[in-house]
Parts: sequence; structure tokens; C-alpha cells
Amino acid sequence: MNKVILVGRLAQDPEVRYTQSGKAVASFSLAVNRFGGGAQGQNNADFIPIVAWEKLAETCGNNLTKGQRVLVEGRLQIRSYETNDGQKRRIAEVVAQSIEFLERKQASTGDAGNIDVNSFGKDVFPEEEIPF
Amino acid sequence: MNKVILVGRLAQDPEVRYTQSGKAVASFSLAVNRFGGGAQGQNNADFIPIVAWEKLAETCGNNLTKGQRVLVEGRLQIRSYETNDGQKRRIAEVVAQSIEFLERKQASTGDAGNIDVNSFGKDVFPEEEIPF
Amino acid sequence: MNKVILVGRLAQDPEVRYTQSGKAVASFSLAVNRFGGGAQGQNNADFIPIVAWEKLAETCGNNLTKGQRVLVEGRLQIRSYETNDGQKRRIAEVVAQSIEFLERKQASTGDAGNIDVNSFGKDVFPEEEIPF
Amino acid sequence: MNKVILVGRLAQDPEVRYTQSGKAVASFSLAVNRFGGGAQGQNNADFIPIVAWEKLAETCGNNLTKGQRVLVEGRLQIRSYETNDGQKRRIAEVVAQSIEFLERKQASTGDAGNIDVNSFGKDVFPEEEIPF
DNA sequence: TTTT
DNA sequence: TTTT
Repeated sequence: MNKVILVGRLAQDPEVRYTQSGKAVASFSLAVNRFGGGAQGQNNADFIPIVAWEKLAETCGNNLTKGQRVLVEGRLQIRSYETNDGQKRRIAEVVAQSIEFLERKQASTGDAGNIDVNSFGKDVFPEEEIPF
Repeated sequence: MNKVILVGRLAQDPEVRYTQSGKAVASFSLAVNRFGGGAQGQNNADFIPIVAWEKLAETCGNNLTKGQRVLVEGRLQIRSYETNDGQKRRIAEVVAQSIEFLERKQASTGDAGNIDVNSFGKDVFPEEEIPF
Repeated sequence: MNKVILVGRLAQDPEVRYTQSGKAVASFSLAVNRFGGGAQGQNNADFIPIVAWEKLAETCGNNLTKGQRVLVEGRLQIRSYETNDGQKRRIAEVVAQSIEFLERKQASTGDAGNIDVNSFGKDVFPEEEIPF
Repeated sequence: MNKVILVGRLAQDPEVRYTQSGKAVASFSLAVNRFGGGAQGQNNADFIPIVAWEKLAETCGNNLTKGQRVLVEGRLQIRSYETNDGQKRRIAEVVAQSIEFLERKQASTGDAGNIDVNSFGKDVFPEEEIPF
């Protein structure tokens, strides 16, 4: 069991990239407030990296924008990578299995009349690297 | 909502430290298998940093040992810190709210006859730094 | 581990009652859509009984109304009771531990300017009966 | 979001039945202790009805026995049915999406050498009735 | 680096 | 109806 459930707002628009084999990968940072979003100041949030793969990645790219509130269900993954100067680092991120839209996309961003309020993804343990 | 539920084995004995004000903090790494712990090789695990505070920290120190299987419920926190040479880093860790013991402590590690199989903690958002 | 996490809408205003010892108990039914709340018809929901105790019960009574969307975290409990004609029955209900308000109370139901968007409760295993 | 996560012991061997179209359905009752399984007496458990469908149902039938400890992830469903004398009743049950075996099958129940310790299922919202 |  |  490796289960993560988060409710928060996108801190940025999702970025969608493609692996060499053509798989879509969306990534964004989710601002998860620690104390209910009250008046406790602007720093009371965890900014949690989210990645989504394939069909779910494309749903994110097409339907999510900065500021939108979502529920993310996924698993917590520790990924190793090397910095440009050769240091080994570890990064934690949540690999989304499903994303529930708790708000519609902002009207200003374009039409959003008919999107599904839920979109389900598959759990993936991809062999491929996340492209940078 | 910021909820994490993990089942895994302690990759090491918990380390218990104390903050300047005397609060106990336990930390350990939890090995969470990705594919059900079968024969897929030894590398298929995420090693997830866990911290526990106060009474739950002491319960960890007294009752958990390397290799023991537990269920951890907590929240995912991103913490900023500085390296010795002044670089800013961010680390993700799970702040445990409760830990359920799925196995008794190894007999070889000492007496463990009558411990509770569950121990519950409170969610904490401590002001204090985790001591290193 | 006995954990339930639901996102849905109140199917009715909460009813707040008091036990003989004066503990508040709120109860309501939560409509949880099965397929993302799309156009699949009105019958695709589970109506799940929720109960909340004490301070959380009062928060429910004061801040929640029919139709409002909430996230409920709790545990699943099977309770035995007797019908008026002496039959034994079992009912399942979710005992709320925390409720996150995903929407503000309807303006028409009264002022809702400044309520907290989160309200946290304690897990309770009360000895007392839920009053009818 | 309709998510249930339970850790408990099978109160009985699973019963596997088949729908008219041939789908397997397993059902059993899961005893979920309220206070950590300590010495608080024998009545401190919720007996929660679990159902599993298709491949997961067969895995249950083949690998689970009374008394075995498992982790069940699923959704909470309210199902309507009629009693033999025509009364309408509602029953709550957890439709399992995945089951993690926290213990191997009892040796006395037969060979259990090489079973997977995890088995994953799909979320189903079947049109068909659960056979009685 | 950041959301409301 | 029940598990350890």
C-alpha cells in the first residue's frame, strides 16, 4: 500500500512533455494548504510535485490551469536523478492515479462547458525517464 | 486533505532526537515495495523518510526495529533546509499521525511480549526544526 | 486501520441531536456520485449515512446545508439497533473524524462570510447511543 | 472520491458465487478491530461485508481463509434489496478494488508456498445482481 | 519558483 | 453469524 490523497490548487499550469517513445507526461506543483486556507499567511502550504502519465497526462494538459482546485489520488515515489554537475539527488513526487476536478477551468482560459469532472488514470511504474 | 497511507518495512532502526524545547522526534526510512514484495528484485522499493513527534516518536523508539512491517498514516510535507555549504534544498517526508504495527518486534532484539499492536499519534505542525 | 474518505454533497440539512449526557451528534446523508457527477442520470449515487460527534457535530449544524459539497474523512462503523417491532438490524455509517468544506454555505441560507473552510474533529468511539 | 481502506481479519472463509453471466463474486466479512486488537474484549470489532468481483474474486477464493489478516482497498456501496417477505432493505458493503495479503494462508489449510503477497483488482460497478 |  |  502506497496511497496519497491530496486536495489543493495548481501552483502553475501543467507542463506536458513526451518521452522518447512518445508517452505523455504532465507535471505540476500542487499547493496544499496546511490549515484550511484561512488567514494564517501565505506560506502555510506544501508545494508538492505531481506527475501524471499517458491519457491522464493529456487530460491534465487540456483541462487544468493554475489556481484550479483538484483532488489527486496517487502514490508517493522517490526518484533519483543527477544534477548538471553530476551530483546525485533524490526527489519525491506523487504519481497521480486519478484526478478529480473540484472546480471547472476558469472561463477566461477558454470554453469549459462540457469537460468531465472526473478523469481516471492507471497506476504506472514506467521504465522510462521523465523528460526535462 | 493531505493524507498518506503506507505499508512497508523499516529500512533502519528509528533514530530519536530531541528539539531544544525537549520534544522527541523519531525518524526512519520506510521501504515500500512497488509490486507486492514478490521476486522482482531488490530494487523495487521506494525508501520514504518518516518523522514522528512527541509521544508517537517515543513509541517508535521503544517498539520499532529495522525490518519490522508497519502501516504509517500521515501527511506529506516538503521541508526546506540548507546544506553545510549553504545550498538550499527541499526534502519531502511523511509526518506520521499514527503507526499500526503489523508485526511484533523481533524477539532477538529484546523482549517484546506485550506491546500494543497499535499506537496513535496526533497530527502536528511543529514550529520547531527537526534536529540533525 | 479503518479509514473512509468521501467527496459528495449533503442530501439533506444535518440534524443535530443530544445524548442524555449532553453530547452533540449530527447526522446527515451524503450523496457520493459513482461516475464523476456527469450526465449519467440522477440515480448514480450512493447515499451514505454520516454521523459526527461533539464539536464537529456543532460545526456541521452551524455550517453545512443540503446540497453543499464536502470531503468527509472517518471510519466505517456497523451499529446494531432494534426496530420498533423488536427486530434486530445492523446499519453501516461513517463516523466523521474531519470534514473539509469544498464550498461555502449557500448565501440564501444566511451569512457565510468568514467560516473556516476546514474543521477538524476527533475520532470517537462513544459508549452512548445515537438518539433517535 | 469514495475510498475505503481497512486492515482486519477474515471472519469466515470467502464464498465465491457466479452471476448468471458467469462473473465470479466473492464475499466475506472482515473483522476490523477498533482498538488495536488488544485485550479489550471480544466485541470490539466492526464486521464489515466485503465483495470482490471477477479475477480478484477468484484470487480471494483461492488464497484467503478465515482468520487471515488482509488490507482491503475499495469503495463503500449502498445496495438495495428485498427480503423474502417483500420488505425493502439497504445494505452497505465495501467493493474491493485491491487486497493486500498481510499474512500467508495457514499452512494447515493446504499448500501456500508461492502465492503472491499482493493481488490487484479493478474497480467495478457491475450491472448485475450479487447472487444469493 | 509557486495556489486561494 | 463471526476474526486475533
